[in-house]
Amino acid sequence: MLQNARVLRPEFVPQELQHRDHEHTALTEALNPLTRGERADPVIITGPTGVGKTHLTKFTLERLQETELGLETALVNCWQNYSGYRALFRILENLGRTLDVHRQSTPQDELIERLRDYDGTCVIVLDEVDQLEDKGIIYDLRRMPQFTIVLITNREEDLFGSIDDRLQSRLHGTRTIHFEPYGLSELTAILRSRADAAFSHPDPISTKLLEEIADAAAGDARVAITVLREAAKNADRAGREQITSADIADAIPEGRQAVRDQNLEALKPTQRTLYKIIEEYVSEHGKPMQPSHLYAEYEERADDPVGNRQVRRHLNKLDHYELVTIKGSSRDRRYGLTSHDEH
DNA sequence: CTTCCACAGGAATAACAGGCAC
DNA sequence: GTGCCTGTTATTCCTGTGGAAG
Repeated sequence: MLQNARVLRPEFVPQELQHRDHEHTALTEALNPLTRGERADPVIITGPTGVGKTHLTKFTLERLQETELGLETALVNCWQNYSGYRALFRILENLGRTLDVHRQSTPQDELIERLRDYDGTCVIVLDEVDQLEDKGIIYDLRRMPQFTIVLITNREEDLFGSIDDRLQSRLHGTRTIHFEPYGLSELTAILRSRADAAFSHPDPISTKLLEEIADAAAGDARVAITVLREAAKNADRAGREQITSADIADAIPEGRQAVRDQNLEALKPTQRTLYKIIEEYVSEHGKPMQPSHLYAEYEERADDPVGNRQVRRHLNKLDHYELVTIKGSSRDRRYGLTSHDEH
């Protein structure tokens, strides 16, 4: 049944982006000075997960590069590259200006120097920029005229809440492009075209069933496509040529889980252990966890446990990733799970 | 009200890993 | 190889906070 499974994978970027014409136009317009060889003002892109922020940015830049031959781009995911150093390193890597060899032993200042010496024209995209620890590098990049900056974040407050005033004033008044979640019919249409590309004929899924998926995904295309993929696998395993409503019902939790697992993959072992402990505790007791219990449980489970100061640092990190919630500032501290609203 | 103490998080510092020069 | 950079992770020591018990 699956003829082209590639198009259902999360990293797949379709040739045409649907239902984002307005945003595409806005971004293209904002970047328009580049077609005159000038640097464009920074752009901030906001909106919840799975609404096509990253895809649209990639797509728009690729189109732009078709006409602007000298234009280079560097897209950095700050989730994976959260230190200023790593982000800068990735940018240089994208530009092919990687230090003579791979990695380290070069101070951050020198990475900045190398970027300053760069003499082309480049659009730097900082994806998930709220995860970037050292926001100061945005300021440094902003001062280099070769670079046009695009910042992608879920909520603008998350970004402005953690940057200092001089950067804030530098970014103030920049254009913001906001993405709304997909509507039911939009998401259904997206699923339709992905399904058409992915499956062999005869078509194994009706549009009505796609609508069920779209409804369950609540505007998040990544969840929707993952659910579709899992449902197809379910049907395939059962040796059927048609996807049924039951396949979809089974695939909804699986799909959500798969999306969440993708996030957990990026965690360090200590962080994953801590997350699992909290997850188990909360699902068993239905209430957030007390620090002493958490520390004790962690020390029991980890084969080489880390000190509790460091545990606290990791917990803050998990909070920053919005996987864990922290309440209370002292003895009232409790660690809970971020509710991924079940809709 | 005061005292206690579990807990947070800042600062300094060390241990480690990779790259580079010798 | 040895030493010397670097960023990163962890430890140690410390002060401050706020709920709870006396």
